[in-house]
Amino acid sequence: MAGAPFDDPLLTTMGLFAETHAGLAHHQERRLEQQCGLSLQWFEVLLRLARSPERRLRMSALAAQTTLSTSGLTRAVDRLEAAGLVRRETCPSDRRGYFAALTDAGTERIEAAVRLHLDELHQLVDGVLDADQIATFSELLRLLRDHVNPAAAEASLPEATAG
Amino acid sequence: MAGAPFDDPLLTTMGLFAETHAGLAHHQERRLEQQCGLSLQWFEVLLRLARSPERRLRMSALAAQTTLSTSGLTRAVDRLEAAGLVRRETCPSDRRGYFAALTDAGTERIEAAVRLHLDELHQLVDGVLDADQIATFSELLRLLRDHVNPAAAEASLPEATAG
DNA sequence: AAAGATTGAATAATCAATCTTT
DNA sequence: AAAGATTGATTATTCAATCTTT
Repeated sequence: MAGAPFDDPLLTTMGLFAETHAGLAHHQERRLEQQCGLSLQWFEVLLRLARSPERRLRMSALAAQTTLSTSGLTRAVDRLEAAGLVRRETCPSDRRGYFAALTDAGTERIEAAVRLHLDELHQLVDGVLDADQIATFSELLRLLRDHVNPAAAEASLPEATAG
Repeated sequence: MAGAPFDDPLLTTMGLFAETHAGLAHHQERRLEQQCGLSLQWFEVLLRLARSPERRLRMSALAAQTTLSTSGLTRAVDRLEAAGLVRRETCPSDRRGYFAALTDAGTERIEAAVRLHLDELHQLVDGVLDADQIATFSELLRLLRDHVNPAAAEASLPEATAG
């Protein structure tokens, strides 16, 4: 084992990052599925739409803001449309493009889900990190995010949460 | 939009967390694939084995330390075995169980991959966070990880990186 | 009967190719 | 010809059921 830097602190940090993400995602997924009938995938897509102007977004923009490829998003929106939570709308200014738009049912569903999700999240985090630590964590994440995921960084600029 | 707490800071923080993870994973995946012919999945499995006593681990333990289910791990190890990087070994004390053990080829492969991976990681992170920030980030991650992924926390206890 | 691991069936993700519009 | 979006083919993941060992 001599020679391989398996104990580099940065490697450990990234391992922690992956484990934390996995644990958090699992936790959230279970709760969302049980209490709201939403997968984490659907939750993320619906939340993006809910936070967008007119509650709609171009397919490509939505794909860029999620972990899905454009084809993956096409399929996801197919399913969301079949479930009545999202509707495709044509784009008048560019007939190549489509908007994915939240329906009223989709709006209700995501708002209820966000409330439950936030309750869970606060129960989970508030006992572990205090407000200062959360703020610090958020700052560090933003620095990293801006570097490794500039597409997401740009997408969040016009939003109220960018400050 | 009045009523739904879409701008709760904790929600924003978790969004940042997901975006950072996605960006980092994408980045690492591309590089590992191109330079080492390893998927992130394989990299994680091989790294776990490399850091384990005798470079082997029970199937169920390995599954618990990755994002895979036990059946998912079975399939992954099938592929790793076909590629000659991992070998299954019977467990003398419990014939129900199997070890997944790193082969010599697997050991060489993961050591080379870790070196390249770390170079990339340092290039990526060192310009963004300083040593203190990385340490802080690591501490906060560990607090969260211990809470949301206790299985991973326990698994890391006997290792040198736990301090 | 419970635990470790594997297998079959169903679902979903991606890449490359395709179609329409610009 | 390039961009937005979709579709087909391939691959991989999970849940539930199964098999072996304890």
